[in-house]
Amino acid sequence: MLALFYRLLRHFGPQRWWPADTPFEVMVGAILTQNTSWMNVERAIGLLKGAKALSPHKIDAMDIGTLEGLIRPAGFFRVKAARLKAFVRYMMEAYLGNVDAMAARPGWELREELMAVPGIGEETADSILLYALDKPFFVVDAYTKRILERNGLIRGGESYGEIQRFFMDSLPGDVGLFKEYHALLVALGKTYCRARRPLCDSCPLRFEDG
DNA sequence: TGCCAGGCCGGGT
DNA sequence: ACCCGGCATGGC
Repeated sequence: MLALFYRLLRHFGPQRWWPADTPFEVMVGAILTQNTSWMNVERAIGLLKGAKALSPHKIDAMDIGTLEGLIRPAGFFRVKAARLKAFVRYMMEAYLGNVDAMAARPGWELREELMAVPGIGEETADSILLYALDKPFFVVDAYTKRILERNGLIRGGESYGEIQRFFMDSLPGDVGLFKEYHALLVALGKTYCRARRPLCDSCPLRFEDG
């Protein structure tokens, strides 16, 4: 799988994910981007910034209706407002809203905690662990599954954990590598591997050739 | 105009 | 243990 990584890197160049100014912004983005295009998430985050509301304490104290209004462009705004509320509540209770205190804990324990927060599943948890807290967990998203499936590397029925192990067992456990690899898979997916659309013939990165 | 986007949950088999 | 409908906005 390392060979594929270097091919992707040569083709698309370094992605330098996650696009955010702070770890907390990564966490908020991870929740807002659930089944949602990143462009819409950017708008919502822009509105949160404009309202000077991008902190655990502010979101915790904010009226939920106000929060819904700010994140509206990200879609599913009622569920996501509730999810953000539940997440910052957890952050306040467990870490007084302090990201550094959070990052000091072992990754696997954090993953358990995150998964226990309503609205945070495996991908969102791993995105937070990897991109906000620099913990070595490989992120598996819809693009990753689709790309592997269309290239015959998996059958299609595999669970999240199986696909994650597929990567983590065959790669050095390096945070920088995991970040860049997932970002590159998304870059490939956005360009050549959209849902319910045949694999683009012009895709320069079919795995079986080269 | 319909389809799609960096999921997750709850209820039903 | 899966499978499905619901959740909502904005670009192409």
